[in-house]
Amino acid sequence: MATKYWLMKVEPEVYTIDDLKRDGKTNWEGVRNYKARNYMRDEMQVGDEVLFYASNADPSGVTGLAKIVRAGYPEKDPTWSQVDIAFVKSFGGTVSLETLKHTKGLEKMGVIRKGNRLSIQPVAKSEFEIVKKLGATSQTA
DNA sequence: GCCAACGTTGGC
DNA sequence: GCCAACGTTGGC
Repeated sequence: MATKYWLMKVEPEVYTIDDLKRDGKTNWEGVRNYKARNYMRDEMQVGDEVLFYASNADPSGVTGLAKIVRAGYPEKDPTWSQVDIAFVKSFGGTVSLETLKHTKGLEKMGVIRKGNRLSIQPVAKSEFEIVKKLGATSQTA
């Protein structure tokens, strides 16, 4: 199956890319939204790549990359699903929401649409590549 | 099955 | 802390 690309949001008070770097990997649980649950349960596959997004941050934006290392499996409450993700890379900075909004090729990204609260969103391959490149740049900046 | 009320998210 | 957006709940 072709690799898919995702964006996963979390508030820095809860978890950061540095926490993931320290832990190596983590189980992504506690998502209480049906759409997001369905993505995890039905569509995420091992090897899929993830943009790690810090919400309610200063500034909010993508702070690094992760990948799926375990596909969807039930939480203790089997209504809900979780996946395991592993650390890939920290940008060492943030590709801010502001930057995303002004970058060509990202106009359709769900995350930049005002009011989009979905904590897990599919990302197009082209969008993923663009953000990855921006992240590599921000590292040296 | 509609829809108003309510709660939560998240940018600012 | 404010408030707009939007998902969820519950009365009918």
